[in-house]
Amino acid sequence: MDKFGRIGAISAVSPPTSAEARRHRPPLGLTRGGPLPLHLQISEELRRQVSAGELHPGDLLPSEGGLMERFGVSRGTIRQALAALRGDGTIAGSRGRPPVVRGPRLAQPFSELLSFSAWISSLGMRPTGVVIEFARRPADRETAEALVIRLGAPVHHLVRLRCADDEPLMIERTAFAPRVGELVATIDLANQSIYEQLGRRGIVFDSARQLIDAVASTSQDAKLLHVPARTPLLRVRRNAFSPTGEPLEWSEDRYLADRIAFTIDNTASDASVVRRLGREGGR
Amino acid sequence: MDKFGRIGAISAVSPPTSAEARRHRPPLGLTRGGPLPLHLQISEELRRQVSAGELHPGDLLPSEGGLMERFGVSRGTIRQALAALRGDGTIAGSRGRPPVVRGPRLAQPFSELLSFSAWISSLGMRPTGVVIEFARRPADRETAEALVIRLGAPVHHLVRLRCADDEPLMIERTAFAPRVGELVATIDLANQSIYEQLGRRGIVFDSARQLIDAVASTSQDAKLLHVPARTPLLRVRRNAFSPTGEPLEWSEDRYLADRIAFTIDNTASDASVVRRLGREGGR
DNA sequence: GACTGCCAGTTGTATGGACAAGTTCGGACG
DNA sequence: CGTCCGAACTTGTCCATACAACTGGCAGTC
Repeated sequence: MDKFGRIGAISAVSPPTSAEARRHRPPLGLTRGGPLPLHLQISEELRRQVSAGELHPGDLLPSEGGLMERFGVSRGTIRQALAALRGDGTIAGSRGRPPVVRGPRLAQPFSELLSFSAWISSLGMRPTGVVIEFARRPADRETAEALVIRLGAPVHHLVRLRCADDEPLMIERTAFAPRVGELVATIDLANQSIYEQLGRRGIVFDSARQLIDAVASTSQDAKLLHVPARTPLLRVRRNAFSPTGEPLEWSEDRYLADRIAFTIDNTASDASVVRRLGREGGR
Repeated sequence: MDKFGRIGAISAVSPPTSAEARRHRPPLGLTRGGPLPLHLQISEELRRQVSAGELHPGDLLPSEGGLMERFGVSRGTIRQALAALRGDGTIAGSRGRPPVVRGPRLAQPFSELLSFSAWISSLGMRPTGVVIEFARRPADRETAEALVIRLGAPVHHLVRLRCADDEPLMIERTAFAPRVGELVATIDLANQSIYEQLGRRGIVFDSARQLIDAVASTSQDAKLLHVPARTPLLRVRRNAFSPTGEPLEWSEDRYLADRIAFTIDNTASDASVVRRLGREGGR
């Protein structure tokens, strides 16, 4: 496109540069021009080495120069790969010092953080759900605010007891935005993932804001979860949005705190990785 | 504002290249060569515009070319700034289309997520702390594992009741790594931030892993927090590390769940923003 | 009118060069 | 022996360029 004359450069000699050599000899299993960009291939390879224990926490990564040689790419590409690892906290480092390995980060994909079914399945257990109630009721203040509708407007409410391998894990009380509620009413709620079904019907969940605190179980909670009343439960109130920012659902989940926890990994460089965690121990 | 020669125009005149022009006339309030890198100044400016409502969610950002002209920097620098905004979910976009504004993200700085004092101060309240106990005790299994020391090794333990404006908010039970514990013993623990003090002595907290669940208050908890026994509390177990991955502390905090909550903002594109939240309501 | 194909604009990827700023380490010097 | 200084190395920042891949709109065609 726009071609300025070479500015500072003197040498029009252009010797057989390293770039030339690179084109002929793709080093170390990288595929050039393939579907995966080079910087992704490199960051994946390094991430793999960390997960596989070939690189231990505290180890020093080779310098950028070293990685350039090893992978046969330019410094910019190496830095792009390292930036990705820095972004999710796999490595850390500062100016003048090679990057240090921090350790593997087990991030939970967004879909698993949103969908109980996907999460439980990924743990190798069988997710089930019992519909306690599904009805249209006028929105209370909290619901109306969350879904940005007027107070008292009819809203589809769903209460489900969610289990893993038939053992109760949490209670889910969800209010759907009108457009979504219409669709939910047509879905078999028994045990399949609502989000999966909605996705096939064009409802895309893109982001969510979750509020975590603790409450004591009510008598209904206690009965459903098979615990004494006033047992401490982990409460997660979730507001989920479409890609355009339209509110799609407002949900209050109550987890058995002795079975479930959340982890947050964060670093000074600002990346946070959140996971929902199950415990094998049980109660 | 910045007047470069029309680029498509024929002008092979060359000499006053854009680079040359840039050096003489820094456009739009950017300070070159200052302490803040250009890409940071740009991302901060754009972030500000989003927060201030000058750019609304759904708006399209100017193209990279447009931003280059507007800020008078090269494309690489613009892309570095945009990558930062993409990283925390402020903007999104894909190939071939200008970035779209997603909305402001109120991230809590890492220091505020770690330090009770810094957090409470940022809320405009006065943080205080009452030392309940400070002693060296042999490490139990959980502590030894978290700090990577052998079971039974002597460890400095600290129990504090933390208050905001003299109202109890949480109980903090911390075990320090040996090297850190020695230093903590020399600090006045009454009300200043331990982290600030340790920072001045060369102990840098760089990352943390936090585990969130809920427990019922013990009788000691209840007495200190002025609540009935078996009140549900939000429990956060925190393992904090130095930049080199060395464990520095292991802490179990118990928050009054009706005063404190955590929020998690996350998006399908994987960025998570975690905040600790205070509520004005109170109990 | 609907479809196709092309083209300009835009972002993603990759390279290369230059300088600034920080770390590390060893040797000279007191 | 300890301290200071500087050279070598390493990362951070910034620039310019080139090409590939994708989007959106316009013109031409059926």
